[in-house]
Amino acid sequence: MSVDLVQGLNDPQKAAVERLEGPVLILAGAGSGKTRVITHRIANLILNKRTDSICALTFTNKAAAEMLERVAKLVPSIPWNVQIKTFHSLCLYILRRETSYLGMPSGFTVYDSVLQESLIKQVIKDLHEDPKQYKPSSLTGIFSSWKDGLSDSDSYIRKENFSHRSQMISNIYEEYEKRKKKNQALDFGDLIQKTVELFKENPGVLKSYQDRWNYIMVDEYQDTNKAQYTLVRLLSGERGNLCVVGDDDQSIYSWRGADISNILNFESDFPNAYVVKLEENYRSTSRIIRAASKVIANNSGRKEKELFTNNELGEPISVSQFENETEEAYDIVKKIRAGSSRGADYKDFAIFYRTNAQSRYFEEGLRSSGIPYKIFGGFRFFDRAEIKDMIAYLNVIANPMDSTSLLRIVNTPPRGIGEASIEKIRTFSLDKGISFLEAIGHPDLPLKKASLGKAKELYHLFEDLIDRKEKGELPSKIALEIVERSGWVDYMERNLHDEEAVSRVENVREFVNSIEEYESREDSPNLEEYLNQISLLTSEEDSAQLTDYVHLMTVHNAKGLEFRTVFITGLEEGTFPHFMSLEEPNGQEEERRLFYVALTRARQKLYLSYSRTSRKFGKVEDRIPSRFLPEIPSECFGEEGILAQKGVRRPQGPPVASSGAYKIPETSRETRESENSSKPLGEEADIREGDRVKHAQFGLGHVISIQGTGKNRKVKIKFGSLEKNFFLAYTPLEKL
DNA sequence: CCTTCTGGCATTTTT
DNA sequence: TGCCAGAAGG
Repeated sequence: MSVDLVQGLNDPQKAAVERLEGPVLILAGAGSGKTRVITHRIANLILNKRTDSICALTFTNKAAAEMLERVAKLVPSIPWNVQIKTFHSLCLYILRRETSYLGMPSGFTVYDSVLQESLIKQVIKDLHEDPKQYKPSSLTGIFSSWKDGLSDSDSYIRKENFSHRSQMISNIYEEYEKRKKKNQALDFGDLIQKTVELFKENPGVLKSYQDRWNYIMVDEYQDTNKAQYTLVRLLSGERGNLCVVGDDDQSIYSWRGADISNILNFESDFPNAYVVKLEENYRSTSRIIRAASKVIANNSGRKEKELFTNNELGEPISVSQFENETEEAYDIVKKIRAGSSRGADYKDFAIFYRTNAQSRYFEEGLRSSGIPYKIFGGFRFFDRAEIKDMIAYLNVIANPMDSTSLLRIVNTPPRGIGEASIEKIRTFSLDKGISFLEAIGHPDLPLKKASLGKAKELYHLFEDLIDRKEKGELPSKIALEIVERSGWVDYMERNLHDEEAVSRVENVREFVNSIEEYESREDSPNLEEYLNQISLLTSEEDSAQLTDYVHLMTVHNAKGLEFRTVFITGLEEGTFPHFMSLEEPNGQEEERRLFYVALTRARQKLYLSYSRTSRKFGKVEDRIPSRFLPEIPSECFGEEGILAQKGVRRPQGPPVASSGAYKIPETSRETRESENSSKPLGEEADIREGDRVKHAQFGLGHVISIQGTGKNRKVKIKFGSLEKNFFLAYTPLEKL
């Protein structure tokens, strides 16, 4: 055993890195050096076991990329057969090689949720069902959950007692599957499910993959669903060299089919499993670790373990109550500004919230103070409509049977094939049993002259592009051809001659660049391969890490990350824990795990906050503090925190407003006082353009202009994107 | 084909 | 309240 690989590791970490044979369960607490252990273990297999028979599976491209990068630093070179992939990309890789089983060419298309939904929408229409009763968006969810759970629609009907509705949902499912197959497409759920099916039905094929990868590793095992679990079991087979890494306390995706019992039952699944617990945290102060440990201890049915750290005690955790979200945001902005003036980088700060809708307040606060920020998990490059359009064009060229993609762009940009014509073409293609593309080229297509001509024109465009592709023209050339000949640029320039159009054109150019980049990095670039790659690559690789931004994200998005200073906001009953989660069977425990994840992201300083009231669907509602707050032991808080802690003791009690029983922590008292003390500045006030002011309702803003004299003297103030006029004589304002 | 209006809806979202 | 999809109207 080379000394290098275990140097600097603690005992359990070493044990995990050195135990190479048989089933291994690594219970890796938050911040316990999990990635380090996985990568060193892989390196150990390569260098000392001298094997390249390794397959490591992750959930995200980001995790896979990071793992690959870190293994690459430990070994001279990564052998070809060592695969570090996401579940989906592994399955895609396998299915592309097993086309005879699938009954599809290897160039099949992978449908993202948008195309999936579009196809479901068509099916509902064609079955003459009401899309309001059967919402395509919820059906995509149902269908995915069937696939994730490896259950077919039959068992669903049985479970639902053959109600008319479930019968119909099942019909829609059958038809969806049929059409998808005709389109030569698979959805995300299929990738895993079909691979499992392939393995189950073809022992010989399974054996070949088992022999190819003798050592299987799985990251974030607590997030595996039934399909993934089955896949992993099949792959590891009799050999049983399966090493799974995870933390049951960080299982926060049950609503996406993740089954926490996969990790809880590992030892009974594999009676000879070797279990390692990584309990030493290297990330956070001991106050933070104590808080997190105490909170999570309230969950039942956990794997027994307790996080500890040798780090210093650290600063007290701060808890603050505010009147509303705007105040909460304002206070956070104030703290970030103070931190920044003491030399902290903006990227050291992260603001977490439970739901996306909450981000608004923090955005506004940060924007009005000119603090750079970035929202993570929002829109991604490949989600943009214009990019999806381009991909749809390419999908059709790579796979002419893909009618769903063609449908998306048949009139994008508008080319005179209106809704009525589209319906005619669709019906025609269904009747004749041909693809949408064949239909628009068909001599008998029943369309009016004008639209018929347009349809033919489009058909010839595709004919030509498919021909070019077959002659081996580079994907980027084909993409450029689409941009020029589809009339897309003309359309952009003609219609939206504003910055919106400019940015769209830029995005498309960027897209073409990304294809060229792909071409320069591959030996034999081809369109199908490129499309397959991007079909699974949705997350924006965070080049932003290097940039100095305050990070805004949901707690779900925060998993796996760490920040020096973390703000956990909106800690109110109904928001965190979220009321909808509490209706789920083990909802409260999952929300608690989510809170645990949030707590353990912080390295040095943790700010917890909640509001006395909050706005929900436009109405202001009284709120009570989260039930999770009193679960944090009081010694984790400083002076102010202990006050808050007292106040928070009885979370099930009446709302703060009516009882008055809760003491208000120091910070928020300040805020309230300053708010109460803001009086009208008066008509003679010394105020001028550019001054920063604060308004009780609208928060921070700056003066854009001043008009009038005497009692009519008015100021125009800009709060974020909002502009308001106020009479100086009457409006309470505070000059900052 | 584009704009405007209306009603329903409103966690979390690794691929 | 604020967004989005689908309908209606120009």
